[in-house]
Amino acid sequence: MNGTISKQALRRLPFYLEYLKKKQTEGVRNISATTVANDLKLNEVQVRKDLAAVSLTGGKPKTGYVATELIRDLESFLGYDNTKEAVIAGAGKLGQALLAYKEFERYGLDIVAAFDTDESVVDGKRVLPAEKMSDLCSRLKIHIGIICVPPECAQQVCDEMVACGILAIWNFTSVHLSVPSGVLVQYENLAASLAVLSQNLEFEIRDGHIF
Amino acid sequence: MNGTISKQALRRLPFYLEYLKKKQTEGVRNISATTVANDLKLNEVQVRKDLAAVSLTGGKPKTGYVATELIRDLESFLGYDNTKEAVIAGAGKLGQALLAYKEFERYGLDIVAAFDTDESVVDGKRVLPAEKMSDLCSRLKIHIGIICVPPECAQQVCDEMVACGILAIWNFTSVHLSVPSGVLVQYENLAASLAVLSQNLEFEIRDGHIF
DNA sequence: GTCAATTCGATAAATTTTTAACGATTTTGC
DNA sequence: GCAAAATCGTTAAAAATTTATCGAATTGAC
Repeated sequence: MNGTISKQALRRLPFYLEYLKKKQTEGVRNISATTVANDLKLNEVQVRKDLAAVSLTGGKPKTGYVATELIRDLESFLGYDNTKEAVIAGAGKLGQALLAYKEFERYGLDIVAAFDTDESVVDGKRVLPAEKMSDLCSRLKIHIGIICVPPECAQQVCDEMVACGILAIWNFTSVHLSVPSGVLVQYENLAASLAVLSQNLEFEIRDGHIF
Repeated sequence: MNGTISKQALRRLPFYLEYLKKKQTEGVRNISATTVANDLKLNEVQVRKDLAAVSLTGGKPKTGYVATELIRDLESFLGYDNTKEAVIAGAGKLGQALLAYKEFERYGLDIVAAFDTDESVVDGKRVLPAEKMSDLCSRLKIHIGIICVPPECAQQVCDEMVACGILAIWNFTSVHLSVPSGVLVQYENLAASLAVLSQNLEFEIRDGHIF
């Protein structure tokens, strides 16, 4: 257990966790970094380092890690055992999908409310009028805001969030957001992912693995 | 114009594009890498290199790039002008959101159909029964598959896609997919993004920029 | 018990990505 | 025209990330 971890490594942790849980349901008790690496098609040393960074007990030569312990350590490191509250701005299709996304619960994220111009109900959760966002965030001391509004309003909504105490913003729009220092913006950019995907695809097709 | 570009840089391109288009609507004709970097809070050299890698004409000292040309080059490089067809497996909330996501059109992605156990209609697009996926993908020579099914079925759906000629898979589930070499999997992992977000948030709170 | 096989953890090398430094080029103002 | 300011593109350095190497520790077979 190291405490610090690279950003890239951090992104891999949820993968390990998912994998380990699956293995556990299959009855696996011990698991080595080697096995994880082979199954997930990752470099062995990379996996070993990643796991070493989060595991409290470490692994044992020849046997590897105890699955239950490693899962616990991963969940703890990722903060899945310590629920954080968030709000969503924008209850269009994407906002609704996130609002209804059951997995967030497992990841320690509780979406307490969504806001939009039109009130409605999604999956049993109420969508409140946008004007109420500031008040609710301040009162409940919400620190995470998720932005799913149309690009034109993104910056304005962002400013509102910052004003009422939000410290981290998960931005699902494609626009850049200006925030004061001390506020985090994490971009979830479908266009960027798609770009990587199609570029690689083209590469594969052209450079001849296929055809 | 270089042709090759790093994966990280590729992910930044859609950002530049979005930004440039916004600037253009504001009447900007020429724009420098310096300005882009300042506005997007990126390193100047990085932006300059990224743009140099895609721009055919290059920029001119003192004036920078011609906005229209740079936009065109970015779109061309990203393949937005050359539409690729894709199918979606799984028309739950997320699948529906993607199916209805208008922006994909601008990114050169055309989702021609979605498949699920229950037939339905989403946003004017038909959701077809899952059994028809293989046939349709083969006939239309679809190369991109988007997976939004529950994690338990992900691998099975993936295998089906591979079997009918899909070469690139955009995986919105949290499970690892095994594919033969020559098939690409791009993971879109909300859990991973969330992990990065909350880790950074915790960091900020603890290490005292805030409180 | 000893030996071979496996895995860990650490240190070192290689690669990739980001950032800095600098000369060359073009515009603007005089 | 000429000097100053701004920007480009290139080359070099720094930082981050990935991959390789190696000795030590543990298990299981003989």
